[in-house]
Amino acid sequence: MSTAHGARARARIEVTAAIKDEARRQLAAEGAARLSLRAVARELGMVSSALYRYFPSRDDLLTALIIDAYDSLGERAEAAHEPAADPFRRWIAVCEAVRGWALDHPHEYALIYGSPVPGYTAPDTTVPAAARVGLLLIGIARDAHRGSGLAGPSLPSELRPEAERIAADLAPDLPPEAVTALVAAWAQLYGLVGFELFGQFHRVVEDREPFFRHAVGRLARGVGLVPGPTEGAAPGR
Amino acid sequence: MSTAHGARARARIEVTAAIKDEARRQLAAEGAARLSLRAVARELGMVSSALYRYFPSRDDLLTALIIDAYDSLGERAEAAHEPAADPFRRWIAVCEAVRGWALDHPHEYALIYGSPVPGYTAPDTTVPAAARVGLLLIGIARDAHRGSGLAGPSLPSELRPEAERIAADLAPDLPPEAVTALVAAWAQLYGLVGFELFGQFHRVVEDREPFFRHAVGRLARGVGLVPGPTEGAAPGR
DNA sequence: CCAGGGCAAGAGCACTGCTCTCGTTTGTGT
DNA sequence: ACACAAACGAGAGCAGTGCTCTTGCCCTGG
Repeated sequence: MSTAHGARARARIEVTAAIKDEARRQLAAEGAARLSLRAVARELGMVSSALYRYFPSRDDLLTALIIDAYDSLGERAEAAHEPAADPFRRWIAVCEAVRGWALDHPHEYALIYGSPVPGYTAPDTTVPAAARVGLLLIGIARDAHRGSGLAGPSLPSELRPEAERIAADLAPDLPPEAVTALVAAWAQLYGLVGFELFGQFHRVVEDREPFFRHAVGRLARGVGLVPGPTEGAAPGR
Repeated sequence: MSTAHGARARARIEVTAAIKDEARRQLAAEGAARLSLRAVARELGMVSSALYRYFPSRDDLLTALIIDAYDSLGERAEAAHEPAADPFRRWIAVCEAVRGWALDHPHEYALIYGSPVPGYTAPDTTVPAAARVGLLLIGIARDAHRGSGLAGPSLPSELRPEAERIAADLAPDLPPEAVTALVAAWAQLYGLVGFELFGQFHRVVEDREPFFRHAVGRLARGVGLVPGPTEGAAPGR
């Protein structure tokens, strides 16, 4: 039939979604470590054991939330992408999207970029979702390289083989200098976001948005991206 | 007596240290979230309630471990300092000390720089210990500034007031450009360390030591530090 | 239509952090 | 030297946790 084994399957999907929603709510309120299966079930008016029909363990629930979080972040970053704009501006936009998402979902950010939950190792299922932002940044660098080229800093000889390996893996069409700088910038971006989010900037950096914008702009320059003619501190030509 | 009110006090100190040691052992084995007061007590051959005579709550135990971790990191960084060397080399040394400590104590690193334990907010007691590495980096920048000066990147006008405020707070004798770059580099350093430690570099960066050295070298340049005459592959500009 | 499988419920196990009470030990002021 | 108070370890107990197992209900596919 059209609803072949549909009624049941649909109910299952709906309950699964309801569980994840409630879990996310508790995540935002309490944090990952205090996420309680029983509390989720209680709030949903079911008994805790019934929940195990949908998620075989607490860790599986966490995995689902992690993938959703990566995807949510990836979507937000991709939405801010604007492939028409110049690469420098796109880089800033993506970085700001990452920061904005992190500020909006601090506990989910902590879930994916904070300390790993002990005893829990993320399955490979999470990899594609986790890679989205990185791929976006690589794409921006690639466009810039196709355009005006990418001026990477010279590499010390001890790093050259590894840089070439990384570049071959990630973006064979880009110079190893740029890919290395890109990977470093990628990590450093999350250093900036994490410090703001986890309170390390408390009483140090107060007006954080311009600080962040400036910092990721310098990150972009480190990769070889240069601000467009209408941008940057230099007066318009 | 010579041991005035000593016997008891000394026993207290010893038991407190034993508790922290065992807690640290469990931290390394299981992670902060799985740190169990009962398990610590069990391993020490005492009953769980007795442990509350030494730490009024699990959070207080965590706080003690956090302060110890900050101090341990700070000591290691300070030990690597070598005030005689030139600032660029000292910067690299401190950064590598931070990374080395993090690799040696991943769970303690996660405790202080990873996602905050939910429901737990670090008391102000932790601040001085937490500031040690930052102060070290500021000191290096100061020495460099006293020497050959610090060439900071120009700041956008939107950031200037905040940059001046930060500089006035942290290092009034340094140019705001340099202090801003320093704070950003400080955060970015922990982005690099965290990504390596938390597995984000898995199958991306393999030969991590030269990668890290190169990245923190570029961080140093961003602050205005330049490699000494015997250092750096790039011809100084 | 009715057997079989998905489902919720409940009891139960081994944990957790934390509190309270109970004697005992220990240090100190008089 | 002695009594008093503070500090201490042990144990029971409370409320909560993740997870398992068994029991039945009810919906659905053949």
